[in-house]
Amino acid sequence: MEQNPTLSSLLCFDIYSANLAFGRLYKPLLDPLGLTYPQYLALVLLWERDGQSVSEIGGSLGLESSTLTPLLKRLETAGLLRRLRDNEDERRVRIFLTDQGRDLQTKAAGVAECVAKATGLGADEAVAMQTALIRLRSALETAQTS
Amino acid sequence: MEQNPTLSSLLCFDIYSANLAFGRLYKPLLDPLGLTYPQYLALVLLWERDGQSVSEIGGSLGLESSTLTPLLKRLETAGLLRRLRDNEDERRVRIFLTDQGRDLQTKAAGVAECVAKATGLGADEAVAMQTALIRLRSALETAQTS
DNA sequence: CCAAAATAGATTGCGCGCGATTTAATCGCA
DNA sequence: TGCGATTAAATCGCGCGCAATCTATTTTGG
Repeated sequence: MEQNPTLSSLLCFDIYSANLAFGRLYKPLLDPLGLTYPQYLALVLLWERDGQSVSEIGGSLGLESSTLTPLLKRLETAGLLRRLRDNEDERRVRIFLTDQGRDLQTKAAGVAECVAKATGLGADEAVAMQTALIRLRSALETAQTS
Repeated sequence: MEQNPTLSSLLCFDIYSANLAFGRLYKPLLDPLGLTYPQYLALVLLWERDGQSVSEIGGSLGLESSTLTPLLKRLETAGLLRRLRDNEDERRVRIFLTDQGRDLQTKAAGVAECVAKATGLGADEAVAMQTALIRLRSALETAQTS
């Protein structure tokens, strides 16, 4: 029925590969800021809305606490944020940016723009691709559950 | 000039996220075969052409020897392949599938098909997306070098 | 022919990313 | 009210993925 797949026939490999390429592109841009690529993504989220709980951040990034807790602890050690137990619910830990963490947004201002330029895509093309990717992700997650 | 980016405005995040979703989808399919997702990708390549050197595999997958050597050693320990020094050039190590490694292709036959189905994309849509992703990867790698 | 440069892999240390498990707090329901 | 179930984080072990470094082999120029 189905022929044995080749690597280049696999959509997943193109995603895998593009993801590694983004990581490699970000590295020299984020190194001067002392950030890794996943740390940057977490900060982008916190710059949008401060004081989120670990699981809220995990929900947005699609990461488990087993990944996030150490990542956030490293950002805390770096002085960019503080991790405080929620008084309303002592199970939760809320993440608050420090002044230094907020200031970093200014220093990181050029990064996203630089990456956007490197994609070689126009704004409309990028949006079209994002729409397709979001649908793809959604389909994969649905299939995974069932 | 540029507004501070949001997470959902970042194309890289959609790629990052789709990549994680693929990994999660593959896991229950590959666990019974005793394979991880990157190991599966390496095997797909070897099923296409046996006897490749570590750097040839690395070139195709976009991985360094520091990633591949341990991965291939694990597959060797699992009895799926052998790593043999090339007599023509003793610096090179060539990878040869064992009978067990070749047999695994049959057992893994359904995996790619199942994943392809889970994407919810028609063959033509998948190809269009792959084309766009290959162009994207290429643009990112060009930007990275310069 | 031989020493310096280049190349192929391997090793090390670090940061993800996850499943499995643990601990602590809250919820639900009798 | 109280006790079992649920939820939130944290911890642990493992496998990537990489930069930096090391070793061994081959290539190149003098």
